[in-house]
Amino acid sequence: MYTSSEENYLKAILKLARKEEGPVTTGALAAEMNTTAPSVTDMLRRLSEKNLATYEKYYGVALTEEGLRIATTLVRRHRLWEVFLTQKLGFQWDEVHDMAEQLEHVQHPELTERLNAFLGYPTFDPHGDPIPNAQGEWPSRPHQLLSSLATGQIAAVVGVDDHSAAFLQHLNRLGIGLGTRLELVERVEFDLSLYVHLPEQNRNLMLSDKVARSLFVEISNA
Amino acid sequence: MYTSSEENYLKAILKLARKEEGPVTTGALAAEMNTTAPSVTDMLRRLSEKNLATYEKYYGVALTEEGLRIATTLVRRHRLWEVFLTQKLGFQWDEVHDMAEQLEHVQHPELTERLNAFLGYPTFDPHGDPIPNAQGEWPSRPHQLLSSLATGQIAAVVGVDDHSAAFLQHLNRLGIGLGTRLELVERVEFDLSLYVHLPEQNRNLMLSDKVARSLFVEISNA
DNA sequence: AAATATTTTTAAGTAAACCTAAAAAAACTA
DNA sequence: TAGTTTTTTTAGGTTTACTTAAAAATATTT
Repeated sequence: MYTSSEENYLKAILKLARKEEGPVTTGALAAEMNTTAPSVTDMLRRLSEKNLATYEKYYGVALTEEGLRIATTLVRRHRLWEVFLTQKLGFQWDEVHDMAEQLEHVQHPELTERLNAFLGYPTFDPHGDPIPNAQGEWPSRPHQLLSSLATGQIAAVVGVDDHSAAFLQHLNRLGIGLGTRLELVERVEFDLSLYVHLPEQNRNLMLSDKVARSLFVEISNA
Repeated sequence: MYTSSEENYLKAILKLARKEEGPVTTGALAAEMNTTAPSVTDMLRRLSEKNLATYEKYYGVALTEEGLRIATTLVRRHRLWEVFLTQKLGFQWDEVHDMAEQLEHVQHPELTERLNAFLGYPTFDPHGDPIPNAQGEWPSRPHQLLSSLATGQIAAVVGVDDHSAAFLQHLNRLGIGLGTRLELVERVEFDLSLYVHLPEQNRNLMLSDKVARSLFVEISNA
C-alpha cells in the first residue's frame, strides 16, 4: 500500500510528535531521518497529497488519523519483531533494532496478530518500550528516571531512554538489564554519580549521571 | 548491499536456469517477473555491470559465481521463512509465499543461521522443496511424478511441481499433503485419471491427470 | 533465399526518493 | 526596526526501476 520510505517518515513524525509539543518541523525530521531538509519537504508534500499528514509550509507537519494508524501499526510490528528476535532467536537487545526496522515493513493482513499470539501477547519490548495493541492503544510505563531516586530507595529498571547500541552494550557490561533492582546508596555530589547496590547480585556499582538519566525505573518496596 | 529488485531478478534467473538447459532468455525472464522485455534488458545491463551475471545481447544471461551465491542464499532464506510461518505461526502452505517473498530480503549477517537453528535445521520447506545449506548445496528429493506410478504401487507425496495457491488449496480439499501415502488402484484409460487408495485414512479418491502430473512421490513398500 | 514473424534492444519518458545550490521566509538581535 | 542569521523551500539534477513505441536483430516459413 505505502512505500517503506513513506512508512519510515510516518514513524518518525509520530516519534517526534509524542516527544514534544507543537508541530513537527522539517529540520527535526531531517535530523531524525538522517537526510536533508529538501528531501523532507519533498516527502511531506507527498504524504500530504495522500492525506497521511497535514503539512503547512514554514510551519510544520502533523499526522492525520490514517497516518497515525499506520505509524502506530509500524511501531507495533517493530516491537513485536524485537521480542521475537530476542526471545526466540536469542539476539541481544543491542542487536535487534536494524532487523526490526526491516521486518516491520513486511505486509500481510494476519502476520502481526499471528506473531503476537506466538509470542504470548507481550505488552513491552526488550527495551521496556510499550507495544501498542491492535486498536492503537499504548500500555503505560513508569517514566521516572533513576537519577530522580532518593537515597535509600529501591527501584527496578523498566526501560531505557537511550536506545543506542553503545549505551545498551555499556549496560550489558555493567550487568544491568530490564528487571534489575537497584538501591541508591549514595549520590556523589562531585559529579552526580550514583553509588548503587544490587541486592540480587550482592554487589555495588558506580553509575554516571548520564547513565542514571537514561534509565527508567519503578520504585519497589523492600 | 543489493536492491530487492536486483535480488528478485537473480532468483528468477536461478529458477529458470535450474529448470532448462542453455541460457536464460529475456522473454522467459519477463514472463517469470511479470514485467516487460525492455525492463529485463535494463536490469540485465545493471546486473552485468555489477558482475552478478554474464549477459550477451540477443543471446541470454547466466549467473556469475557471486550471482549464484546470492540467489541461492535468497532461496535458502525464503524457504526457511516458509517453514517458520507454517510450523511456528500456523499458516497453511498456500498462504506463505508472499510473506516469504518479503522476508527473504531482510539483511543481517546472523539472522538466517539463527532462524535455521530455531527451526531445527530443516532441509525441506512446507512444499517439499529442498532448502540449500549455508554452503549452497541442495539436498536431493525424488523427482518421480505420481502420474508415472504403476498399478498396485504405493508411494508417499514428497513435493509439488505446481506452487499455485489454487493447486495447493485443491490438495487441501482432497486431504492430500506432504507425507500422504497413496496406492494406485487403477489408471482410468478414458482421461488418464488415477483411482487411488489412501491406506492411513481408509478412503479412495479419483485424481485428475493434471493433479497426478503435479505431485512428486517416493515409492514406499507395503 | 527472400519475405514474414518473433524476439530483443534502443529511445524516450515517468515517478519515487534522494542530492546540492540558490532563493525565500521566518526568527533572532543589536 | 533594520540587519543578520537560521530555517525552509524551490530549482535543477541524479539513480533506480519501471513504462510504451520504434528500430534492429534473429528466427521461421514458404
